Amino acid sequence: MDIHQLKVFASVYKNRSFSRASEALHLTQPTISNHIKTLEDEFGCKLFDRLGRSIIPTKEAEVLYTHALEIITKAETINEAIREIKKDLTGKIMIGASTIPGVYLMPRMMTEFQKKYPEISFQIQISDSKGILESISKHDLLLGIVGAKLGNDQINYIPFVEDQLIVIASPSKVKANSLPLKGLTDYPLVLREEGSGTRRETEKFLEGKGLPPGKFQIAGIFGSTDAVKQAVKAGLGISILSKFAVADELEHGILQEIALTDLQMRRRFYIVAHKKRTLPKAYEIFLEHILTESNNL
Amino acid sequence: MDIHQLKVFASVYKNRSFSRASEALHLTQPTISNHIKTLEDEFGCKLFDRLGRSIIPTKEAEVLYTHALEIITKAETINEAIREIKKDLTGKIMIGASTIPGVYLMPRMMTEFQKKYPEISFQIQISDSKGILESISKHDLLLGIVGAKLGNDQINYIPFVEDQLIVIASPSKVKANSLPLKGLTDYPLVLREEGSGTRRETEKFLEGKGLPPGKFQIAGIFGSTDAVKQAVKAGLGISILSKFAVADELEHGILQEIALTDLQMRRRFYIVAHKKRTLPKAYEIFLEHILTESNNL
DNA sequence: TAAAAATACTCCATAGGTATTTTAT
DNA sequence: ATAAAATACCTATGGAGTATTTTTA
Repeated sequence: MDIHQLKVFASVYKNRSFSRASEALHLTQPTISNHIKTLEDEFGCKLFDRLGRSIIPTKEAEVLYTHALEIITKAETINEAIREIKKDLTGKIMIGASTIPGVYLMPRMMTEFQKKYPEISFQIQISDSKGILESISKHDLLLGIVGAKLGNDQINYIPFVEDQLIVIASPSKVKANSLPLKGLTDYPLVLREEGSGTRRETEKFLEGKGLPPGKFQIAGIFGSTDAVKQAVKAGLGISILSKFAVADELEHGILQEIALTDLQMRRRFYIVAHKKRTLPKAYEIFLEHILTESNNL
Repeated sequence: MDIHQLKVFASVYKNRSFSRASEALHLTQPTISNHIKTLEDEFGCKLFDRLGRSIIPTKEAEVLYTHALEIITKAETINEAIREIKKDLTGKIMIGASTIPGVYLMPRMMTEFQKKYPEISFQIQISDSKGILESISKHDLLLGIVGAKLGNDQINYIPFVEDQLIVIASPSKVKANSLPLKGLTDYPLVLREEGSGTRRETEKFLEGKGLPPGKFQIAGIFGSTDAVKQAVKAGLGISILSKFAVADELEHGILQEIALTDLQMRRRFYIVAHKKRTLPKAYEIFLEHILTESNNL
């Protein structure tokens, strides 16, 4: 018994005729005869009494008919349901992100998106790049944003926005708004703790110029970007932070950028996903959304 | 999409593995791969992300799974339902019967049967043989009992009980309990009206012996068998009736049989059904029942 | 005689298989 | 190195067709 045979049966039942069913289904009459015979053999009972010129369904056929209709409609429901889910724009999007994109980029990009697709909710998991990539490898996560390419040929790295680490200071404490790298050593430095991505990136750039943080006077070490910002505002010293983290403060003149004349500390964020995983539609359009948003940045 | 493919899909989904599904279904792994591919092509979406050694169902697969389960169980329900109806012993049995079997035979045979199958009810349509055969030809009726073979090669005539037309009289009026046919003319005769099956049968027998009813003194004509019986009991005259119609009266000595020494008026009843119609189970066992009952008569 | 289903056959798609390759663990 | 899925290829069943026969209205 398969669905097609049930459709043939149902048509014969409704039409009270093999040949009319064959026309309705665009099949030939012998084909119909065959299918009915197959069903009769399978169920071990006659379904129609053939009276030469007309047919009459048996009691078994009456029972089968009601059930057959249910299966047929249910089968059609499946196609509908698949079509629905393929364009489904509801549910929760889980994204793993390292601090800067998670705290300073995502919220901005989400607001616009949520206006367009209010039925999609978000959960941003802040974690370091390594952890995010592991989660994706283990399929605990479908999408992530990281600040470092850590290999793994199963991961798709999609170039995202470019970040810049910039030197910031309190406007009241530092008058210069552009200096060579060496000039920074005149000021006490406020830093994130070791293990922070920003700290590691910063050190990498400074060491590349032969100026590890040890050469600076360390005024304080804080466990969060916000704490560092507060310390700089209070005049404890200068610091080096992502421009995304201080965009608001720069705009309002609460903090001031000291442009380096001899160093650009740029890095790129990547959207990461497992190469072999299929993204639900909601993820796909969000991915599209943030990629176009990032171009308008 | 057919049911078998959905079963394959469901097994893969549950087992989270093509090869384990192949074992569970006693198929080979490439066969499973093929079916999944077919479904994926049909729905236009991936159902499982292949990660080399393991697989993960997509969102589409999750949706499909719940629907697939419903179809699979419904398909099994069909087989169950057909099995049920094939041995279904409920509902109403409609039988067309001519007067004698309908009034004097059926009630007796039904009581025993109803004890065994209390969920089967009856409706007996009393009608003449011609009408019953027409109803069966038109498929308004599945089963009948008639007292005459009226041809029609689409009708199955199953020999049923043999009836005997016997001469009856009031014991107080007639002393002889056996007479030659001629001896009957000494007594006034009570008859059914023309058109009655019993009347027609009786005339046929008497005319065969060169003794049409006209040779008798007609004491009365009544429109029912019971009226004739009452008339005979009252001593109005003798009559000729089916032995089934007077069985009780003979047993209790209310009426008396006058055996004819030179004529046996026998006829056979037939159970009739359309050759091409399938009888529901309830009809079948009732048919069986009355055929064995008739042997114990 | 005509309309409907059954029968006999042919053809081709596909479900199933075996053998092998690819891929990730 | 191994387990799992994909791929390539073969076979046979059965779905669909055409042509014809049977049957009853």
